[in-house]
Amino acid sequence: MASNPKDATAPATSEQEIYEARLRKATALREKGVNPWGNGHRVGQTAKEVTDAHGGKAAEALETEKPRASVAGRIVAIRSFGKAAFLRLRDRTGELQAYVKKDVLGEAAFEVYGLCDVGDFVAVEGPVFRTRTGELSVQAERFTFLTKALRPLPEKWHGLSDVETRYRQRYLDLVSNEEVRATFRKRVAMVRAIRAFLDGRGFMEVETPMMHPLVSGAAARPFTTHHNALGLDLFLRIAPELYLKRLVVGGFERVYELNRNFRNEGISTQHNPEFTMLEFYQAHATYEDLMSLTEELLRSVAIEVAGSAQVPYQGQVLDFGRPFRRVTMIDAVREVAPDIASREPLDAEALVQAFEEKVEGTLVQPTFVTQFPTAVSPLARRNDADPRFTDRFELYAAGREIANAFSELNDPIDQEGRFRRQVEAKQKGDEETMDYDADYIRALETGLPPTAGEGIGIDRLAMLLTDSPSIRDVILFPLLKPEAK
RNA sequence: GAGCCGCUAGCUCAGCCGGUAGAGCAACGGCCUUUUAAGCCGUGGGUCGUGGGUUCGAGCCCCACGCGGCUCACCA
Repeated sequence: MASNPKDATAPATSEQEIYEARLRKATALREKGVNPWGNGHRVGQTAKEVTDAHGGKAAEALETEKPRASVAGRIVAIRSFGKAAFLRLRDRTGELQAYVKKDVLGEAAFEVYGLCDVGDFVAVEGPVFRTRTGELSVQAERFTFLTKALRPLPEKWHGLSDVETRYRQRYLDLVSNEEVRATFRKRVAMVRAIRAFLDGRGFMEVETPMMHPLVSGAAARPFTTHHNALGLDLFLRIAPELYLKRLVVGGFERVYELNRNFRNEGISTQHNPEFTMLEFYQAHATYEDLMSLTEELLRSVAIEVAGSAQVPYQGQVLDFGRPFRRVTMIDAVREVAPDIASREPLDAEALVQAFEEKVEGTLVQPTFVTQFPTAVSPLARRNDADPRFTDRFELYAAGREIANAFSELNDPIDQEGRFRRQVEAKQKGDEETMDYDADYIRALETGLPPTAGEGIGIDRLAMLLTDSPSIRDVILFPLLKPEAK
C-alpha cells in the first residue's frame, strides 16, 4: 500500500493507490452486508423504456402521476452535493439520471451510495420526475449496489484516444466512446440486413468446415494447424467456396455462409488475418444476375445501416442508389495503359498488374469490373465468346475491392486443367496457389448446375457504411502483437 | 518486410537552448439537498516505453530493442 511506508516491496504507483482505495470500498460494502459482486437483482425497465414512456411529460404531469421506474446501469458520472447526488446511469439502451437524497434514501442506503465510484454498477427504484433544469430522472427510494469497478474509467472529457489501448482493451474503448459503440451496432445491423435480404430470396445459411485438408478457394497463404488424434495437418480456410459449391451439387440451389476466413498475410488498414466474408451461390444464375442482385443488396443495406443510399466516406459520397458503372478490365486498363491492353497475345499478368496499380485506386464510386483473365481466375467459367477471359466481376468502391463474383466453372474437365496449372505454379514456388482437390472434381463430375457465386468482404463493407478509415475500427478485437510487460 | 512518426501521472496532454517533472480530469481529505464538464478549499500520485551511450548533468542528444500508428509492397 502506497500510504504505508513499511511496505517497501510494492511500488507506490498512483494506479495502485486508486485500485486499493476502491478495494477498501468493496471491503466496506461487505462489512455492511452488501456483496460488491452480487447477482440476482431484477431490472424493471431500460433507460430507453423510461424516457420513451415519460420523456414527453411535463414536470407537473409527472408530479401528479408519480410513475415509478426500476433501472440499473453503470455509473458514468457522479455529481455530489454532500447529502444528495446525481448519478448518470448507462445501460444498453442509453443513459438516465438518478437522484439520490439522504433523507429519502435513509442513512444506511446513503452510506452504500457513498462507497460508489464512477464505473460501478448500481440499480435504483423510485418515482420518475423532472429536475429543476428539466432533466428526466429517477428519484432513488431504493438503491442497490451491483458491481464494484476496481479500475478507473478513462477521463470524462476526452475519453480514451490512445489507439493501442483502444484496440487492446476494447471494453474501455466501448465504455468511453459513443461513436465506437455506434460503429459496432451498425456493423451488427448490416450483417442482420444482409442475412434478411438473402433469407428473403430463398437462400439458406450453412456452415462448412473452417479446417481444411487442402488449400482452396482463393489465392492466399494459409495458416496451418494439426489434429493430434488423426495425425492430420490442416489449413484454416482461406475461403469456403468449394464446399459451398458441393452443396449446390447436392441440390441446395441457394446457399450462403457468412463467417470467418483466415489468410496468413500482412496486417494493414485493409487487412486483418481473420476477416469476415459473405459467400453465396445461386443455381441457374449468371454473374450478370449477381450484378443486379449486388446493386439491390448494397442499396438496401446502405439505407438500413447508413440511413441513405448515398453514403459519406472519408470526405466523399458513395452513391449506392443508382446502377453501378460496369467496365471490362481490358477497357479500364486501355484508358491508362493502352500498350498493355492491346498486347497480342493477351498478357494476363501485366493486365492485372496494370489494373491494380493504375485503375483500382481511382474507382471511388461503386464500379463493376468485368471479364477477368482466365489465368487469374481458376474457378471461374470461361466467356463463351472469348475464352481468354472469364464471366467474372469484382466490385470496387472507395478504391478498394468489395466483392468478387463469377459464373462458376462447372466443366470438370476444364476445372481439372486449371487445378493442374495451380499445382505447377506451386511447384515453381508460388505460395498463393490452390491444391488439386480430387473430390471437388468428382463433385463437378456428379453435376454442378449452371451457377453463379459471389464473395463480399464484410469488414470492408462495414468500413464504408460506418465511414471508418481502418479495418480495425470495425473488428472488435483486431490481431495485435502481445503486450510486452 | 522497408520508410516516417509516436510512447511523460489511471485518462487527456504540456514540458523552450540539456539544468533535476507540470496542468486539467480522476483519486484522497473537507464543505455543499436539483446538478449537467456542478462548484469551493486542501493533499497525494512519475523508473518520462525498455536497455545502453555521450555529458558535470538526459524526458530532451546518440545507438539498439519493444509496442503502436501511417505510408509503401501483397491480398479481401
